[in-house]
Amino acid sequence: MADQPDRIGPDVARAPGPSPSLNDLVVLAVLDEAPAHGFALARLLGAGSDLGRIVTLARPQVYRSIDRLAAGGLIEAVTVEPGDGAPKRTVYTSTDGGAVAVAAWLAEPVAHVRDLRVEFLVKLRILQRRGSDPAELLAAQRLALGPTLDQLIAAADGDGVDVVDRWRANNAEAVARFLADAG
Amino acid sequence: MADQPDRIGPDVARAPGPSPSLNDLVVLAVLDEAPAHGFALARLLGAGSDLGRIVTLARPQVYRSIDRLAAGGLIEAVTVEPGDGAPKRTVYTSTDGGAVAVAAWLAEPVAHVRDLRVEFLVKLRILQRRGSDPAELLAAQRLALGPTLDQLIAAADGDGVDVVDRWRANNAEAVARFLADAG
DNA sequence: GACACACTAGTCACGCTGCGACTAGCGCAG
DNA sequence: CTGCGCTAGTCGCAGCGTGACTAGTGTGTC
Repeated sequence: MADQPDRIGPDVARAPGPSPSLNDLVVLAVLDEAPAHGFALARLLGAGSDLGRIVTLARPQVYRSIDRLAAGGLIEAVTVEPGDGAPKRTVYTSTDGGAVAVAAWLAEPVAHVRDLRVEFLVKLRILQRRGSDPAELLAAQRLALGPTLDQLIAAADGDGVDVVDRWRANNAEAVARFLADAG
Repeated sequence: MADQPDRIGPDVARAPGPSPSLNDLVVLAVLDEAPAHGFALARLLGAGSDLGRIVTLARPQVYRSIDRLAAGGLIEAVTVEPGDGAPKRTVYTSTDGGAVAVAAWLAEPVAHVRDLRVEFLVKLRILQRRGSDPAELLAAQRLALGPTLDQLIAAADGDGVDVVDRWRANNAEAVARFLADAG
């Protein structure tokens, strides 16, 4: 028993961590477009801007995401230029690992209907910002959730259907139409 | 100066607090149906049950909601029966103030489209659990969000509409249909 | 020239949420 | 009588959202 790795093993130390949250991924994806500093990101993800219409991150969240991403090696500080008319301004950029993570994330469809509203839309928007074709993601998403949507729609047939099922069916129809029409 | 209340004043102690969160209101509403203890509430609001299909609260959340509600005077402990085959089991019930708060909450439509999915549905479900007629709430909700929904739908006319606007319009149509058909 | 104001940049503190893990009492099967 | 599983409730951690705070750097006004 002594020669067996007692617990988990030694190579867990460089584990990728508990997979970044949506907030982190959005920040990472935007940083992957171009290097930027926290305040600029916060402006871009604030209530007013095009990404902010889908997910909004307040300033403290942005800086915390930056800290986590930097700790995970997905981004790194580039310059700490004292810049003209600006106090500190630490600029970050995505590392190779970060770029890979973003590409993988953008290619993957979301797993649940409830994730379409924010996560899927934000992927579409980011692809659009990069000038990438969303066709593949859309196809993958249709494939991933098509059966689920059909089921939800079918569950609302007949009389005396539960309010929740009725709601979900209506919603599923709207989503299915969106996925069919988009692209 | 000694006879003056130094700080905020004596009548702030029973202030209503910063208005309960959705979690708290759901717990309060269920407690207002019948006295219960935390574990039973957690079972009722867990992943499997009818309310759990709309909002799910894990056990720690339930107990924290209970603490807040009790601190705010909206519920109170009734019995600490050592019960048969059960360790402690503190039973809570809603106070008069709690009942008033629940009634007010259930009567009021939600303010944003994004609140329909969870908050509005949960109100409908709770009304249903009580055997109350949802007609008034539905009417109020149509009145509150009808114009917004019309706007969202109208924003998707024409060509080259933004993905987000397209999504919202689809969604708004589904919601409008739900509100029209329900009840 | 002095002073208030606004903008950029980043940080702190507080409370809520979600999740996994923990204690502890009791009944029951082997 | 040991271990398993259920009931009941608690703890701790990390993430999220908000509001408020410091601290530089202009800019307009008297």
